[in-house]
Amino acid sequence: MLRARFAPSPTGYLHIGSARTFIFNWLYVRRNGGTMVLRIDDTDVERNTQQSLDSIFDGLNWLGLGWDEQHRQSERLALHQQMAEAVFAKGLAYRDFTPAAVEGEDKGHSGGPWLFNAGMRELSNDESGRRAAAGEPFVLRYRVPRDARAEVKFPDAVYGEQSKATADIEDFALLRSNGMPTYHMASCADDIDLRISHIIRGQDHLSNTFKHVLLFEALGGAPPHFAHLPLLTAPDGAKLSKRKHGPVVSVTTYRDAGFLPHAYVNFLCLLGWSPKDNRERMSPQELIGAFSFEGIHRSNAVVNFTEDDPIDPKALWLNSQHLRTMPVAELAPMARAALEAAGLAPPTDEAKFEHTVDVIRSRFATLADFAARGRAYFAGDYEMEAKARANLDAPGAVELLHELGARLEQSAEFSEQSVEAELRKLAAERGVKAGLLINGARAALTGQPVGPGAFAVFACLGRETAIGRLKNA
RNA sequence: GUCCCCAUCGUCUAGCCCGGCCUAGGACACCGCCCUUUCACGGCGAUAACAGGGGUUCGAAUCCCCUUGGGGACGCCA
Repeated sequence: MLRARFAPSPTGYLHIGSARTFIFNWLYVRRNGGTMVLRIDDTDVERNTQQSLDSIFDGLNWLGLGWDEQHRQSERLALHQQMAEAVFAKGLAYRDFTPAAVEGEDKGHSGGPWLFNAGMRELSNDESGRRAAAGEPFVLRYRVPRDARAEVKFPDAVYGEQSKATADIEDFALLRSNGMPTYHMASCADDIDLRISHIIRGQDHLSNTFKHVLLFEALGGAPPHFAHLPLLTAPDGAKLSKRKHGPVVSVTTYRDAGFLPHAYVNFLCLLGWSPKDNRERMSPQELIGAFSFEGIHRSNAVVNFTEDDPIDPKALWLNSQHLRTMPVAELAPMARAALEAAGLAPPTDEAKFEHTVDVIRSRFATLADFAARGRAYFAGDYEMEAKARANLDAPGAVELLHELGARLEQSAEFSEQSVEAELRKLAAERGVKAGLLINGARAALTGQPVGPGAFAVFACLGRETAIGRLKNA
């Protein structure tokens, strides 16, 4: 039974790399028929915040992919402690009574790597027990075998066979001096208990995995399958971090910029993974169909943002591709929500609204564009851009537009075709180019020098509004 | 410092495992042209990369080694 998990810790907003890890887990599970487990890794009570938890759910819900099971580590502490005890009982862990390091102070191992605190590993059972009984605080550490040339190995679905000498693995902590499990302990205990079969996570955990393999074996189980993902980095090459790079790494940045969730998912998938057939715009279904570990890269991928623009240009392009090709019926509700959020009142007539959305979406890149560049289609007030004004200032333009308005008012019909016929007829009569009227009409109707075909604009706005705006030109 | 991982256009990538079809393909961005009532879409085109050095081989982007560069881990954070 395939079971994968996504295990964020609520210490900040959901960041783009975490979102991608979630997506790859989800894709693998959906592709191969398994269970997607969401596990909140909240064993660090000091740093967890409700706000962060909310923002992670916000982000995850916005992606719209869903999951099958949900757990919280803080509700499973007894299990973690019990498993830590089991490791201790087997003699594979020991108590370390060294006081916790003070902030900003190193462990006194300048130069070489820290492996364990001298003396503590060799403490006799008697002394260890006595000091513990006396109430002296200690951290429980895994006793990594120090025998010469022992190796820990595991296969990684992305990076291949991995191995590391135990001599290079430090005695990592299982329980803190306050009795709380560490990440390593809680994570492995839960992976076993929740019967996780595949661990798909960032490459920053690759070297932790050796410790985890040791723990899985100590706990008596075969380790799950591992697949590590290349990291997402900033243009300067450094791992994306909330602290260093700020909100640009939050998925909410993209949501708030008006991205379509599926387009964002699509973009993230293309960072460090490829379907290998040159496809770029892909729906979630297509992604599921194409996903495999073989398509995952081993090198890190740069998210191409700058201080001026937090959005990767390719993400924007992908979003525009989705925006103009997705079914209008799916897009319309999102556009409506975006408009309402901006304080506009889109038409209640769904068919009319969908038609307008369909007409204007081909020039837009994000949902935010509907309320900004599309304002004239949904609001009475809109700005007259300088270049649009120039079109109106063309000799004779305004007078012709007024005349066109008057004629349209007389006409029984009002459609793209009838408006076009009327406009061209007027232009021919007066011996002017139709473009003068066409561009003028667009300017009068939308305040913009650019946009959809002018006749389509007439139809979108409707008879009354369109004629009114011509007369006011 | 120790250990682990990585290395193709500015960015995302195909090709690498199983050497020849690679005068290295696609996409974004940028520039030019076409289409066009505008803009966008679309089409066409231009610029742009195998980190360096050694091997192995008739032949290396592809295999091996070294160097360099980058990243990650080394916490009573996750």
